[in-house]
Amino acid sequence: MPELPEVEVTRLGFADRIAGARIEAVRLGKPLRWPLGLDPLLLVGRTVASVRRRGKYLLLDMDRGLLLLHLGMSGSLGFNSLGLPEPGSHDHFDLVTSRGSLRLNDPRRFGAVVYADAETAPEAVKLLGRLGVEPLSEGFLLDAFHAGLKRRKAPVKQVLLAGDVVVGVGNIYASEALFMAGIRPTLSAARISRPRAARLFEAVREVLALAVRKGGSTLRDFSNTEGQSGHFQLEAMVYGRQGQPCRVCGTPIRQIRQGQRATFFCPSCQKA
DNA sequence: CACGGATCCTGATGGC
DNA sequence: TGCCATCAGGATCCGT
Repeated sequence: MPELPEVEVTRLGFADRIAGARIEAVRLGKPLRWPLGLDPLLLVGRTVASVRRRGKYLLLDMDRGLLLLHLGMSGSLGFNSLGLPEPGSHDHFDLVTSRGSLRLNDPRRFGAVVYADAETAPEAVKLLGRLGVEPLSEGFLLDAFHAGLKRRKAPVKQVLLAGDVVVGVGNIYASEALFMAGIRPTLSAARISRPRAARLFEAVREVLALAVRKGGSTLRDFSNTEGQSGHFQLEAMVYGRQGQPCRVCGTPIRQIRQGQRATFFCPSCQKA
């Protein structure tokens, strides 16, 4: 479900409100993706200092140690200043603090909650160590991006999704960015010319930044920590529009499958 | 090492 | 209405 923009919008929704809070209780539901001995008693009494994002992970820094949260395909976080209703069957993690309660709801349970003593601890490095550069940071540079594409022979769509060149681009925004750049998703990343790499570089930044501004996409079930929906889907150029006319040239949008994932593109606007 | 495929889990949807 | 197959915004692991 959540790609970088949804995770960032989620973070913005509760980061300031939870900062400085003391953890008072933790409730665990069904096991998530990595049931690495998360000990609730270990967390109680600690203070949440800040909430950062790395790729699609949220990092809750505490006065000692940090929690890594991932929303997987179907996860969402809610923050309630007053308290929490009885947990439903998909509420798998509650963090009750002095300033309010954070709740993770995740029907498919591909998400994760992992504790690490430090960002350099093995549990954190295992999850964060191979992540690529942040696309909305000043560290995202065209030279390195193009070099990263050059050394990958796989289709550019799958290289974007892999997250080791640049993080945060999920299935929706990969199709959208490639449309914006006029590049066929099946094209080998290594064969992308410098000018086209530059267009893709800008497209990735623009599509993600726009989605953050718009409050995230809601092609299915995204809602922010206030329970409000985003409205990126109103702006999708290709995603989910197979058979419908391209918004630029009118040619029917085509859907293909790459690595078990749906890809959408305009056969006329996007050249190999 | 890079790549393609299978896999974890549950819910929604569409065909018969 | 029931049943079954397919698909879903992610990421890891395994075999080649």
